[in-house]
Amino acid sequence: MERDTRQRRAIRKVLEAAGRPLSPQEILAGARRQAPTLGPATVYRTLRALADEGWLTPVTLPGEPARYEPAGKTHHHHFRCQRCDRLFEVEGCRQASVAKAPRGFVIEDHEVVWYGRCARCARGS
Amino acid sequence: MERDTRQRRAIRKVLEAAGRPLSPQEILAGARRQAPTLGPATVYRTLRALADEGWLTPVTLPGEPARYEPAGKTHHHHFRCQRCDRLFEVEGCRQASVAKAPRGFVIEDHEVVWYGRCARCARGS
DNA sequence: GTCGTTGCAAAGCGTTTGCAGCCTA
DNA sequence: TAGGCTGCAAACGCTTTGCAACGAC
Repeated sequence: MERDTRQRRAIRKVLEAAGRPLSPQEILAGARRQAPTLGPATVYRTLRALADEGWLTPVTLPGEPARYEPAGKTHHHHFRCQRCDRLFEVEGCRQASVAKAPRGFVIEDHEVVWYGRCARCARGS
Repeated sequence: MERDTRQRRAIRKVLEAAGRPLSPQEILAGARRQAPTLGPATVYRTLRALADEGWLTPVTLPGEPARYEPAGKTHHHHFRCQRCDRLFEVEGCRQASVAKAPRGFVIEDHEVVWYGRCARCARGS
């Protein structure tokens, strides 16, 4: 990430404005408004570079392609509404200390995803 | 899943014998010992059929292709070794009751994945 | 002017589908 | 024998890579 190009400015701007994790395709569509010739290859390369330098955090859900959100948030996990498919952040984390791995296993990290109905959809049905 | 063919017997047998979730490729490799002409397409079709009828549970980890294990096990989660990439089962679950979703959200399910070193790889380094 | 960056196109990779032939029931 | 099942190959969607042209510094 040595040079500051129009494409990279556009990609960063889209991510900053979103307020939720975006897929590469959403990023491509959004950034093309400011860099019309932008192609998928540049998006993927830029996302990898931004993630490598820590500016960006990949958010991967089981069975779904990765999304990305600006880094710097506190430790949190995600809640996915099964009805509207939106992704929410869940503050804090209470399972780090209660891990129970088999004997001899060393735990270095963990990932938690909650599934259910968000407040809006839970009211609906 | 109306007919009982050599290919399907082989696939079921491999899954039952594994004791851990297997990827389609692991299943293909294992089942070929009993059905040498077996191809990927049949594996995928059979896995989908077995999952649809409830005999099989798909295990999807963030950012990775799905694995499969026989259904009917008690509630458990998974541990993924970052060195040998194998997936293990972790007995029990201590987070179901400590979920802390935003107000109004209804939790219906959850997924937890632990990352680290398995006993064998932890010894290695 | 250098050389990091871009964009097209092509290649990967895992998975799905079309279709003719096979084999279980 | 009927029709579900198989296996090859081709198609698929997403992501990565090769390479020549471009443009930030």
